[in-house]
Amino acid sequence: MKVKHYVKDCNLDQIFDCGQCFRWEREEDGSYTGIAFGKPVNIAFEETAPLEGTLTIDNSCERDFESIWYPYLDLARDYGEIKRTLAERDSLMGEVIGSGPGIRILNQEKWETVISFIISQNSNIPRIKRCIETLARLFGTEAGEYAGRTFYNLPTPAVLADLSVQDLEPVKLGYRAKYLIETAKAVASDDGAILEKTGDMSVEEAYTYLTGLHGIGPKVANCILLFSMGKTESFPVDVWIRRVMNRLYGFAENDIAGMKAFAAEKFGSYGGIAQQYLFYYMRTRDGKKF
DNA sequence: TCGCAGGTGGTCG
DNA sequence: CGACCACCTGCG
Repeated sequence: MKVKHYVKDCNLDQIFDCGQCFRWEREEDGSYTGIAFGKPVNIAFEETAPLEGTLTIDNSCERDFESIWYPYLDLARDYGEIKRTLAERDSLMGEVIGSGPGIRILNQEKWETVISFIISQNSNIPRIKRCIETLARLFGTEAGEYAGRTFYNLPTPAVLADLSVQDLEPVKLGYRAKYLIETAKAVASDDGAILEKTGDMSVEEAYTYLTGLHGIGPKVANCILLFSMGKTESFPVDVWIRRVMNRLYGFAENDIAGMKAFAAEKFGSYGGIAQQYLFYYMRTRDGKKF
């Protein structure tokens, strides 16, 4: 069954291929197939005007659309207004946004985001995707079939907590395996209760909890806050952001504190959204596409 | 071959 | 507290 919804400020490639998520694959027709919240679906976008058109979610229903896909795709947020505000506040942002005007910040599952960004450190997108799929296939539960493919959920904190580094060897996580296991133990110790509550905490409180977990430092914590906890002000500084902040604003590449202060001052509560535009701008410079 | 890829933890001054 | 540096794995 298909569900349709009209949206603005939308581009599927920019949303699913900008490094915020790792479980979606592009089909030949430009749609994306993947899984979130245990539901395998295909998401297509028929553009009827620039950045506007109809989203079609296949293998879903109205009920799931409202409870899962509407919030997941951040459809309540007016990105047009945000883009105008950012461009007003900074003279360079207009051009930066122009490289990825259809980006939307997904509201992903917390535990999946924790796993994904622990794995992401010092790695690259193809490998991150491979690790996550292998982890789900070997240690997760079956979520269902779609288009002849079987989809798997990621293992729960409890399941991962009982695994050894040796068990995880086939996933090829490298030194990140022990981070994952340690963090799973901590999260499973209260059955994920604190992790689930982080969305209601202040950013500072949630950040403190996250960075207290093994393998989660400032960058990964900020990604989790932005991509799964609705903290749009958090501004993850990775190597690409360091490069773009150096090139556009003249920051020294190691001046992370300066960059964060600049973002807080300039972009305020939209810092994380500005970060995605900046990231996409830098990664698509010079004709390169990831 | 060897450095580097969406960093972090550990150590040292 | 800031500046190193090792660390799994895979790819050019």
